[in-house]
Amino acid sequence: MTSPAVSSRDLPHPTREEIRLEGVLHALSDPMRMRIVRELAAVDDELSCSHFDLPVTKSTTTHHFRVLRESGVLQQVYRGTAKMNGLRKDDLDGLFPGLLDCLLDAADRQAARLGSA
Amino acid sequence: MTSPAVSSRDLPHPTREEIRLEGVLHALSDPMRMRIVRELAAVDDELSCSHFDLPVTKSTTTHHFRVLRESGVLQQVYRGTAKMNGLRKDDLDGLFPGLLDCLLDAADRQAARLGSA
DNA sequence: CCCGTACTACGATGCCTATCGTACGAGTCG
DNA sequence: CGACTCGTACGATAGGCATCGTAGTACGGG
Repeated sequence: MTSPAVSSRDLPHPTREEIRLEGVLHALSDPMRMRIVRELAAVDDELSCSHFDLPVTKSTTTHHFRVLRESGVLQQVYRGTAKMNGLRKDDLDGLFPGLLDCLLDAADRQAARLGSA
Repeated sequence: MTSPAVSSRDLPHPTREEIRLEGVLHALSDPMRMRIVRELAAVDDELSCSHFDLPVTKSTTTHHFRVLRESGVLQQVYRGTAKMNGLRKDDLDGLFPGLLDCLLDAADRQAARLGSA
């Protein structure tokens, strides 16, 4: 009933040094993935994949989460049957100070500008 | 002998309102295009396409400049036979304050980190 | 032990794109 | 005009990628 243990299923992550700016930008240049990242930043906590209600199939969702993990934007860990996702804020801030906040602010502004329909 | 006149050949640009964050991020997620933008930011002036010595053919160079223009990152204008390129810093800053500087800083840091070979 | 839930793996598909080569248009200079 | 430079247009090619569907694996609960 308490938090399920972390499973041993391995999920390859890039080390901080392996994270590349172009990879991060490419990952965030997809609206679906930016949406995931914004939601994670908003709650400032880990969220399971199934928490997100995206207008695509689960296959596609899995794909997007993998791109985010492999680019170094997210960390993922299995906890029971759920796969929890967290922003790698410390690593990104360490490599590119201020960039993540700047990108999130830019996304917020665009959402406010366009979403006021 | 003075600066040649601006030609009438038209080059379609997005208006400021049409610029999309995902388009900008996609444009800058290509190392060749990021390199162009960094060089333009460094000199803080317009540069002709031929000024850049990129390790690709002229066809490909044209393609990259078009992507940058159509995403709203660059403004381009013909002056004589040369096509001059300038960063749309005001428009980008207006839409996404601080983002451009943040991205350039991130690119500088990565270049310093990786290029110290 | 069986079932349901959560997520994955794999293959297919159609589109996008980075790259090239060649042929062409626009402009400048002699 | 003629030659040269700068950049474009177009077609081809190869690889990437967002999406889907189906079948399958891992885990937890009854």
